[in-house]
Amino acid sequence: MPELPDVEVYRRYLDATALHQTIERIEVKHQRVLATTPQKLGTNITGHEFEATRRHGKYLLACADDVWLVLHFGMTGQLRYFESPDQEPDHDRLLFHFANGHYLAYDCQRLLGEVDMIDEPRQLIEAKELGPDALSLDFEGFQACLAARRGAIKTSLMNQQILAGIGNVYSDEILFQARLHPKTKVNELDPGARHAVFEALHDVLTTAIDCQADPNQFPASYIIPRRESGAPCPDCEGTIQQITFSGRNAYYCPACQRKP
DNA sequence: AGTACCACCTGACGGC
DNA sequence: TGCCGTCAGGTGGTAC
Repeated sequence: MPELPDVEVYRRYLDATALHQTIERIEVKHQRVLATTPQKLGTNITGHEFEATRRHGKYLLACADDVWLVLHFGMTGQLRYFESPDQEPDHDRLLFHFANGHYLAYDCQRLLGEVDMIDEPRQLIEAKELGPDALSLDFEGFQACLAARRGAIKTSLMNQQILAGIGNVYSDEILFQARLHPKTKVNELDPGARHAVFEALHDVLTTAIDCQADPNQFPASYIIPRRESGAPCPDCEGTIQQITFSGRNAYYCPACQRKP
């Protein structure tokens, strides 16, 4: 589930593989993921090259001369750079052909991702009304984001309009590391707890990026590899529990993360 | 402002 | 063997 760390790993992957190569052709394999038209993509990007990338929350941006390609990965999106056609991934929806004969695929099994083209990165932030990128915040900025909030902390962390980049999976990890119950009300967090959430947010996101967003490489103290009802808690004798709210699953340890 | 619930979408998985 | 219901969780919409 591509959240901030996954998308940052994709960004570095694109930087390491596909920068500064002339794009000869863009093959649209599935129209549904395109928020723009194949014609506009072709006109503005064919013949150019990706020069630089950025990321805001779960969005990856790639600059090609005068335009920015915007990639969102939905639940199942990923990037694949490959050298010969037989390495083409199963669900590529957009395929960039480079002049050197290599390819970059935007692969998205469930078609919930979206690719768009804009003139300036700020257009993305305005259009989607995104909050600041979660990793760009200092503690003051983080506090400002939470200032007017009264609902459950997990809901606020996952709200892209408040701060961008955190989804269901990483919000569970942040709250586990901060030892806070997911339903704790934001307005009931004391300054110490706010600090704990901020520290956990920063630690978890940077650690996950360092681990290539691969749960197999995460520290043993992490709950993400155990997001399963009845799994052992990494920190106590308790077991992980699942609760549903607003239609999604939250996993937590009832012993470590007490009820508010 | 918050919360609940639905839809989009595909493939994996369990039950029969 | 194969059909069916359920689930995964990002975003966005509606209703209360």
